[in-house]
Amino acid sequence: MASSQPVRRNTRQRQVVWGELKKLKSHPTASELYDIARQRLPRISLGTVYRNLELLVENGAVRKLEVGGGEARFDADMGEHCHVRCLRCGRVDDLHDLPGTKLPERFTCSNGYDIIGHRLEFIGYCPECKRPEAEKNNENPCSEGG
Amino acid sequence: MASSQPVRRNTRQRQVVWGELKKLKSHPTASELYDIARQRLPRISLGTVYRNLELLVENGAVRKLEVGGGEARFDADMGEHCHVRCLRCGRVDDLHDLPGTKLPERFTCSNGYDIIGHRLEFIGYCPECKRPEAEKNNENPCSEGG
DNA sequence: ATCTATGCAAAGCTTTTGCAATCGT
DNA sequence: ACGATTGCAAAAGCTTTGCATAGAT
Repeated sequence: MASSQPVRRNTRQRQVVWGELKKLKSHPTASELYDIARQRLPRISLGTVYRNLELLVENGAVRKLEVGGGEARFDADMGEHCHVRCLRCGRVDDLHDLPGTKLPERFTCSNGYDIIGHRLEFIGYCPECKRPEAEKNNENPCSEGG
Repeated sequence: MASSQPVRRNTRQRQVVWGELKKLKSHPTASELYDIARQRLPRISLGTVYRNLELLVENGAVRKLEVGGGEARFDADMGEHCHVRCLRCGRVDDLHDLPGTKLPERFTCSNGYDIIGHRLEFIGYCPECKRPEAEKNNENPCSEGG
């Protein structure tokens, strides 16, 4: 039962990346977080942001959200909650008030998988991207939104 | 109400990409599908596979699964169902027999989002990747699996 | 003093795009 | 014949990695 993990050092960069992420409710991408961190540590590199995020995820301090679209997003809120993603602008918000839903956590399903968790992501339009009813018919539905 | 979409041609490449995808239950990535299509059309290019998949998604014939990890996966089964992803090998399977769950489809939530759909992905270990109980404690949990 | 972590730049990987040639209609 | 579609190759975008140096313990 040897702990093969190296001793982690509490660097300024790590403090800032985690500290800034915890302040935000906006689930930033790595490069957004890089821009924010740079305001405090002008010489920090994007690679360092990625490396620290990866480490924080491994340590269970941060959650990586691989939502649709391009970049991964990061969330320092480890409480159980799911997310809403805007189809138009890509913004991601928390969803804590899901109308009475209880998904099973651990079970074995008929195809033999041993389930240990799930990921639930709602898809829609954020307040800023809502449009008048009339427009809605002209929109192609999201590939996974239906 | 002008239909600005160009007329679609029924090319051999498109037939093969869609045809092979429909035969598979395995949710292949674009490059897996490319390898398969190449057995029938040796000169097809990866770009063509991507372009046809994109078109099929737009037309509602194929669903794009942006699951965790790197590559997107594609599914020609448009019926309502969700997916199970193996934490170890990345394989994705269907999950039709979800124990009594009913998620709300369309609603407006308190943060103002207009929800039109959702994405539910279960995470666990596939039959081939299951290990003895004793091993399970040494595994780092998935970033989004808990 | 040791060895993890950093900054920088290059490389990796998936996906997209420009262009001349091809082929479905 | 027209123009959507293709193959090819280059480019784009996000993320990872190699390496010498800096810095936490």
